[in-house]
Amino acid sequence: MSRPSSQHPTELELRILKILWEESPLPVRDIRKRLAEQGRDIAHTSVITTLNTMFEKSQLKRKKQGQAFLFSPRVAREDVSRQMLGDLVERLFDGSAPAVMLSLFDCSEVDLDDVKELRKLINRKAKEQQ
Amino acid sequence: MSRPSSQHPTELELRILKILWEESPLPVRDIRKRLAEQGRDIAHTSVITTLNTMFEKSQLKRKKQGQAFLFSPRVAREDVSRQMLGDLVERLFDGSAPAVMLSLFDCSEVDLDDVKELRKLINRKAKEQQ
DNA sequence: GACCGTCTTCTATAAAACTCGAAGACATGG
DNA sequence: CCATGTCTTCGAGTTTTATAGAAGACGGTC
Repeated sequence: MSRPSSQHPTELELRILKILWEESPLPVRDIRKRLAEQGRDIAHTSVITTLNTMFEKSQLKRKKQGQAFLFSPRVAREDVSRQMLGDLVERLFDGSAPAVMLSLFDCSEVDLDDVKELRKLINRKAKEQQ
Repeated sequence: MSRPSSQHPTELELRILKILWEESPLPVRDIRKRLAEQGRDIAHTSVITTLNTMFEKSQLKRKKQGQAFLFSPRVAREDVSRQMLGDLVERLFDGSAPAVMLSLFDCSEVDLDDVKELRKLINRKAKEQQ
């Protein structure tokens, strides 16, 4: 047998999705430009190839305008986030939210505003559970 | 250019690491058995091949016992967690801890004990920041 | 009509991840 | 001493991801 295909977007696919979540629809040329601005300067045709596979995977929509295609996301940012995080939480933290939180404090900058915000979110969640 | 190698352990590598984080050192046979119990029933030699590449990547240690090898993790669970979560947070949530928390509530079961625990962690963090 | 720029599709290469069988080493029991 | 079982190393095949050049279509311009 072979390698099982991942259901999550790859690193490059995610970059493209993030670009399109910010603004869409966009033509290939613009997407390429934004990738280049991020330091990912690849050939025009490489971008097309990737966009087409993403289209085939139903991650993107496209419509023709003149001779060119315009691309938009077909998947919502929240859905992808939930899925990717959920998978990581399951696979790495065995589903434990507190374990995630601990690691989160450790790996990312959490400033005072963030702490306040987090407390608010937890209190809201606590109320929901009553 | 070609495909860049990923920093993080792959899906299969992570499974193996988790097995060895729970108990190590273990011989190939036992690792294979645990993988099979998880539904990943692959050939003995496939397990060996993977273990060897992990050894070469310095993810694992090994020592010979008789003719067989015994494998142990060389990387700590906390380090891998921090790195993988950190990367996801950066790439998907633009470094925002609250955004992660929101998605976390959405994607994983968070029960009452978890909420209490989370509140405790937040309060501790808040004190640290004073 | 010939030329040029832009867009696509198609084909191809290379590395990583995943998988496994053939073959060889080594011990043990008969 | 040889058969059997267990362990390894080595080579090899497949899929996915990433990358890009060649070739063709199309529209405008001189």
